Amino acid sequence: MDKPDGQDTAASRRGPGSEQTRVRLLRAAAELIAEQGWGAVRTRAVAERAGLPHGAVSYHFRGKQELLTEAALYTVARAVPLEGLVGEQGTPPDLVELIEGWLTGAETTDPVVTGVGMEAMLQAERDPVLRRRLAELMGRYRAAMTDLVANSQRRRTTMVRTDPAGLAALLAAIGDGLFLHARIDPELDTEAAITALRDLLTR
Amino acid sequence: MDKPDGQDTAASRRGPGSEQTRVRLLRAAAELIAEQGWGAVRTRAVAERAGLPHGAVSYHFRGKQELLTEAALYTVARAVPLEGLVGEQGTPPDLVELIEGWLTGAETTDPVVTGVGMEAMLQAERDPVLRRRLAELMGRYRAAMTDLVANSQRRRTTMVRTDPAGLAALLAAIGDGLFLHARIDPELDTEAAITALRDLLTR
Amino acid sequence: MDKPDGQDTAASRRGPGSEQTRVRLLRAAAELIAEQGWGAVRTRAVAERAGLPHGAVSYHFRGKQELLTEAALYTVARAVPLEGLVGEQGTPPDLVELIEGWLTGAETTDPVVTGVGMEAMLQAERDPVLRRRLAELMGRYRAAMTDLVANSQRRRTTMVRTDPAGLAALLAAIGDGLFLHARIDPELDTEAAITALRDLLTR
Amino acid sequence: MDKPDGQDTAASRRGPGSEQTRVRLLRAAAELIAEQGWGAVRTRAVAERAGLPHGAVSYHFRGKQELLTEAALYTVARAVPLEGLVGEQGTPPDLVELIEGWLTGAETTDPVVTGVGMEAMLQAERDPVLRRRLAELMGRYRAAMTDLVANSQRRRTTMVRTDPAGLAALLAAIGDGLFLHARIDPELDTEAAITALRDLLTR
DNA sequence: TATGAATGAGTTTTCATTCAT
DNA sequence: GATGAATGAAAACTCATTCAT
Repeated sequence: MDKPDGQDTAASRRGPGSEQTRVRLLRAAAELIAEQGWGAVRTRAVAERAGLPHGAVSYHFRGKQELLTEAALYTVARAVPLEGLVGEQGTPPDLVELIEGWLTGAETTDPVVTGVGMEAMLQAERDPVLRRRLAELMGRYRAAMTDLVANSQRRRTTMVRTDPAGLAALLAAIGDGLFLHARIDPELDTEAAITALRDLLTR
Repeated sequence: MDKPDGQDTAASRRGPGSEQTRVRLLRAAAELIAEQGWGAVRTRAVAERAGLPHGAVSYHFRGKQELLTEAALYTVARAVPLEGLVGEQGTPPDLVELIEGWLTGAETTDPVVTGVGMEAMLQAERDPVLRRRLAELMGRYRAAMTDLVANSQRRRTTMVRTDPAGLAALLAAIGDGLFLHARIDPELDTEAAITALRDLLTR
Repeated sequence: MDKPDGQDTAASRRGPGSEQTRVRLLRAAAELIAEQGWGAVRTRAVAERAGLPHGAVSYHFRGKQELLTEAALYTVARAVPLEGLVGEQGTPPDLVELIEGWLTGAETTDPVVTGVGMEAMLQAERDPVLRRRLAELMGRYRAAMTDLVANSQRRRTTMVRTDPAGLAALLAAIGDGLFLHARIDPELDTEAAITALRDLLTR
Repeated sequence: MDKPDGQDTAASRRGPGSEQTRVRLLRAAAELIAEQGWGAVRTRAVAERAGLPHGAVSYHFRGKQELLTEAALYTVARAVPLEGLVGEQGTPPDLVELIEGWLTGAETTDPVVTGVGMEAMLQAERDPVLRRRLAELMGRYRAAMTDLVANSQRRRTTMVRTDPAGLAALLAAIGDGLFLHARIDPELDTEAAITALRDLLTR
């Protein structure tokens, strides 16, 4: 909603008919998923949050389920740093720094993104479409992470000698696990956990 | 929950008033939370699953929220291995083995337990009572884990030198993160991730 | 609603929980089917007509379709004079008189009964359950009529010599056809048509 | 409806504005009335069935009611054999043969025609315009039939001596009654009923 | 004490109609 | 002229809670 969209005005001038309206609904839905929980989202509230009439929801989506699924995937897909991880191959990024950056970055710690992500992962159990698309996203993410780990192992002798895929899976899991726990227990010292992770990885 | 279970037979004869009935509702509710998601549980379905009349729900609980919260805490509390971790201090348990046992144990991988646990953690954001009690449980669990880590560091030189509390938080998070990811992506090789964790911890 | 139900008070004292409530809904629904047409009946209007809260409808019936189907069958079944046709075998009823009585009787010309009957027959095309039950009712009715025709042919030589089943089908169809046409065209002289039928049958 | 169809090609090129388009909507609507029932027809479905944009409906008709009424009258009017009945006065058609032909003819047994006819007759109760126009159609039809009966009586001595108007009303009713019953009960032997009718009429 | 019928607020969904383009 | 996106009123249905028995 407040993403850098300078040329929004042009699109919004075209009226709510365009893709714009759809995206506004997706964003509103994502916010509410994060705030209220998947099962507590009301289509009426989504429309209100988006500043649109109620009928817009059923006009743009086949139903509540499609709205929520699309909203979740839209949100998660934009936040998964697929390219960032393997991006600048020239100077091989330091694995530890990259992970730290990821665990503390603005995008990944955005409560909407993490909230929607968690909710979607739970919901995926009951929604085959969501599950497949989330699994695909997650698989691509783990693959990128695996490449990164393998790279680090090849170039830097300091890296732990272990199966890259296994370590990638572990690292990916750590992120979500930490977010999950930090949500509940404010006493949890995320920094200390990250420090411990660095210690494990570097020595 | 902590009533003496000795005269269960006498109490259960008395019908829905007995503690037995309450527990049956809690278990049925937990199953449904795991299966359908927190927000999709219907009180009528809980009563049916428990084989009890619908009225029993409102007779035993003030409302749906109380039923779900109690059910979640009842389930999670029984599964958190508070004692097991620090249990037999005589022969110091190997940290790695213990964690592996925890990650693969029947109790912790029970889909009802993990499902309810995840759902409860998300729900805790909106339910102060649930949050407080979950945070307390989690805190005690991390404390036990911290003790264990400290112990291991003191006795065994092979252990990584890092802040015990941070490492404990990390290890606790890994469990939930892995469960979360494994639920969605069947291709995720949990074994490989655990192996990687062992490699990190032992070397 | 105004059928002879003297002992209604006893049943109504038992509160709306009993069968009474269900029947009130069925009767209200039948009235509305006849008045507004099958597809225009609103569950809310049924509840209002029955003097019951809206929730009563979904409490007693699985949905609108079940309510309407049950209402139609309840109404039609009570009006089909199955026994009356072959009833008093002692004095063989005169076929012509019987049919005339049927075509002009209070029960068969009740606008609710005829209206619901027509609507149900059209709706039956799209509702297999309704169709089967209506067909069964109609079959039994034609069978009774066939018996009657056969009887008349055996005892009274004045009767037309033709296949009893075919004549029965024809006579049954005449009733509904006449009602259908009379509904629309007030100029249609039903009496004259009945007279013509009598002439056909007796000579 | 009665525009000269000669320059159809020119008109149809002009798109939805042409008479052609209107007729396509009427036919699509009639099909849907027969298939789904009067009250279940959706304007969007009519447009789809006609292969036209949704806006075409409101462009050509004031609203749904007008569309349905026009469609019903368009369909019924084309099928009522007004001229056929009295057509070739030279060789007086045999009443029995004519009725048999009508009861089994392709036009009159077309499911769309019969379906729309029945639906319209029921709907006429609530739609004065429809009622008036249907009644008029029906009256003209009965008049033609009355003429035919009178003719037959005058020329052929075999004809039953009864009021021509009454018999005409009866015969008209028989058709719709038989169609109505045959729709529901596949066991109904329409042929036998027609045979019985012939027996009644000829002897 | 224990039950389940009853209630009605709240939710999703449908869809005819409007109207800007 | 023609279109189809937009709207919102109205519908069916769900379901937690209440309460008489």
